[in-house]
Amino acid sequence: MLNMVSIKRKNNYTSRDYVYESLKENIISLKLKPGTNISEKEISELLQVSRTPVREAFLKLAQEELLAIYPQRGTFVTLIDLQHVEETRFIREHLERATVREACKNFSNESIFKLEENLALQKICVEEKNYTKLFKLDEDFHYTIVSGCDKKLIWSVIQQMNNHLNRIRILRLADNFNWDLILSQHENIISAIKDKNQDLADRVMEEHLKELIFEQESLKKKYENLFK
Amino acid sequence: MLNMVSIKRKNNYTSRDYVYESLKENIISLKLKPGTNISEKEISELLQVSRTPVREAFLKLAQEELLAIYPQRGTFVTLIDLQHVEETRFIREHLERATVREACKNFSNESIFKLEENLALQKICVEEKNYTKLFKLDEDFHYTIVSGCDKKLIWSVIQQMNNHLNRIRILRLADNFNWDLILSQHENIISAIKDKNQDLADRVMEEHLKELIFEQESLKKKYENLFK
DNA sequence: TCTTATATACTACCATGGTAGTATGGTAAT
DNA sequence: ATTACCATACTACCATGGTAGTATATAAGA
Repeated sequence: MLNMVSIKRKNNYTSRDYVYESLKENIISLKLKPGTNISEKEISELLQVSRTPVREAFLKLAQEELLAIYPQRGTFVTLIDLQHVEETRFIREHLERATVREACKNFSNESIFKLEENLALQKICVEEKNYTKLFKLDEDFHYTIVSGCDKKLIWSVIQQMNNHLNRIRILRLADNFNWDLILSQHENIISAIKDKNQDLADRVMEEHLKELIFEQESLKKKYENLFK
Repeated sequence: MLNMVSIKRKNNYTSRDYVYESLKENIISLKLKPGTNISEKEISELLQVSRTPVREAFLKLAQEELLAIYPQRGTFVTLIDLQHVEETRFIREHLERATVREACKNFSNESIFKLEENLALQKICVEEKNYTKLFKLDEDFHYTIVSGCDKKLIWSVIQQMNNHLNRIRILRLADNFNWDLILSQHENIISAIKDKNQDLADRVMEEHLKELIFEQESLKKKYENLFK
């Protein structure tokens, strides 16, 4: 029996989107454990839709490497691949460093204001120890920089890959993060953008995204069966 | 009536793959012009498969932004979006610059040999003016660098986006490229890797991938109806 | 006990019919 | 001539039954 949590189906969702979002949510939150065997039929009965939209959602998730489909054999939640995770981080680092350089050249006051507003909220969340909201604000912070440079494609690339990286973030407890350090980095990024100091912005962003390098081996030892 | 060229169906292809490859080939080569309206039924009859695999191929191509699906209205080959093309180039530039730096740190002799072998073939192709093969070799050259650094994910990101960029390359005649310059850049990249000179490799790669900036406005004026 | 054969219960893949929603062309009213 | 309406012909979306291929458990044979 699958340990799945069902999400609310929004009105404007197609069946396909509903299945996709449900599965993604459960996979990333590790409620569906890496290695789990699922089938079209099983999910279609669970979510009360036909097999066609389930199949289509499977294909999309397979492209994001959250599922592996073996024809005539079965479909499995992929194991976490540390090589893959590090490559994701590498890509994120270099795309965001290049983007923040662009931001130093040309960034609207409106966007800068959004960043400062966001940072203020982050400080409140740290005091309140509201780590879930902090995660969300952190995402928004980075999104504001990328979208402020009109780099929509970069964000969609990052988003698609992040699904994979986020499974590891879940394994670490929220309080394992050094949020004070992260916030001061955010602060430095803002001031570098305001000063149009490309080299500094690049360096801070580099350091900042290096924080995503986890104590991989210890995690792997602790949760051995979840890893490739 | 659609101006589609049918490709050979390989034995191990599923129907879905067959439809996907056929459509991709025709879209990138511009035999299916941007803006063309196609339907599940039409393609399924043309390629002699049912509507299900056609639909699944549509979804994949929609994710790559080669098709746009409007429910209950129709499916269309996307117009070429110059903003999107430039962003693709931007991503490629920064990922490959970061990768070639890695190559300078740690690259096998075997991979270096592959690069030199490839370059030798490129020179032959220039003499023979075999531009189709040259395109292919150019792809291989870059792939050798990326895969030599074990960056499989980076290559799949580049490949997926390149589909879009390549539609523009088709619009330019092959002999518009300054192949002599491109080959000398390849040569410089190899020697920089051999010398483990990261900064030089980075700089040459930057210059090299800036070559993909096209005379966009003139192209847009010439083929106005293909662009967004 | 171990190997081999076979029945059975799965799987994802594909074909096809029905459904709701959208575009379009013709007709009637103004 | 213009507008409003409606029938018709599309569309992609979804449901469902059938197919070939795979894994597994049981039984027959060595």
